[in-house]
Amino acid sequence: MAGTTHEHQHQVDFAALCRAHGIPCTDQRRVVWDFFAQHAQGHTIPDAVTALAPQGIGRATIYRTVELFERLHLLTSVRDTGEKVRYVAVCPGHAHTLICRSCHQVVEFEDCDLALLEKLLSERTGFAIAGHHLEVYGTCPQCAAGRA
Amino acid sequence: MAGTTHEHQHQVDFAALCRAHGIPCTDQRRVVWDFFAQHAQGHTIPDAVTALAPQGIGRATIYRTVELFERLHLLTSVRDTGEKVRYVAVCPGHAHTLICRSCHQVVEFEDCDLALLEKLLSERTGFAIAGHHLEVYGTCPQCAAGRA
DNA sequence: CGCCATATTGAGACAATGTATCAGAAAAGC
DNA sequence: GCTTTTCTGATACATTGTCTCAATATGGCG
Ligand SMILES: [Mn+2]
Ligand SMILES: [Mn+2]
Ligand SMILES: [Zn+2]
Ligand SMILES: [Zn+2]
Repeated sequence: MAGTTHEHQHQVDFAALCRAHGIPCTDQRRVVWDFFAQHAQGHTIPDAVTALAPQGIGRATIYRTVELFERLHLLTSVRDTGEKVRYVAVCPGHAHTLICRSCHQVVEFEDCDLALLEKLLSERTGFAIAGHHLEVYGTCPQCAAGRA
Repeated sequence: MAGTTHEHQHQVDFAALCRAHGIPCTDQRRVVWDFFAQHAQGHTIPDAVTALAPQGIGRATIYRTVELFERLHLLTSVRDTGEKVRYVAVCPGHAHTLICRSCHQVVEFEDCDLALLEKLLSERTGFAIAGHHLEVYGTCPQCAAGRA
């Protein structure tokens, strides 16, 4: 991006991320990363096009970048019945969300009992487990009671 | 379908399936069902269009029917990294994945112990839980030992 | 710094996929 | 059979996804 010389906090972090994965650090990739990483429940690619194309990020670039991030496991795709494919940032450690399929409210929750499962998996496969991503879907009480 | 009066074995089974789910049993639905149920790894919708449209099944019907089957949990959608969404006949349990961050190999595993967690969540939040998505990340033994 | 080799980008044309509408056909239930 | 309700396919349209290539930015190196 021509003429950008300012150093922001985010750029520093993202540059390190790129270095760690051996890919060139471009402003477009940072913008795409910020867009998807910002919201825990993720976005669809068309969402990103709608939001970022007006900022001058090309459509092809968005598709290419998401594909790249997915290949590097920086983003992961999630799809539930009746939904479109969303891409959410893979963060090391735990991430748990409870999502209402009707009103789309997101409830975060802390405790999960996957430590045992991870231990079992580790023993069986020899993997060193680093983290996991869990989304639980359902219908919230308001939506179940009221309309919709 | 005009002029079809023959009774085939499959029609009988599928008719029962439809009756059990309270939907009208049409020849188009049977064809779509056979197409997806036939192969364990499933198909994409465009696959089905390519295969079934020449047989006179309309494109809209295929989309509508897959959507219906998914809603009735006769088909379920699957999507792995870099793949398109495929629809497979609902048979057994969940498809949880264990992914190596280094070599990207994917190990599927069957058992997860989320029923208890879901029950707890349901009690605490009032949500009616419908499903979940779980990915576990780590490093496989080969990658931990050898290079990469 | 500036230069160069290389990789990335955006525009635009194009292809594929997905959606809405509606008149005609078929299924279900007498 | 006959009626009511639902489903279906054609068509037109909208959205999403892919490809190519000249212009540009990046990273590495004097
Ligand atoms: Mn956890
Ligand atoms: Mn499960
Ligand atoms: Zn809700
Ligand atoms: Zn590995």
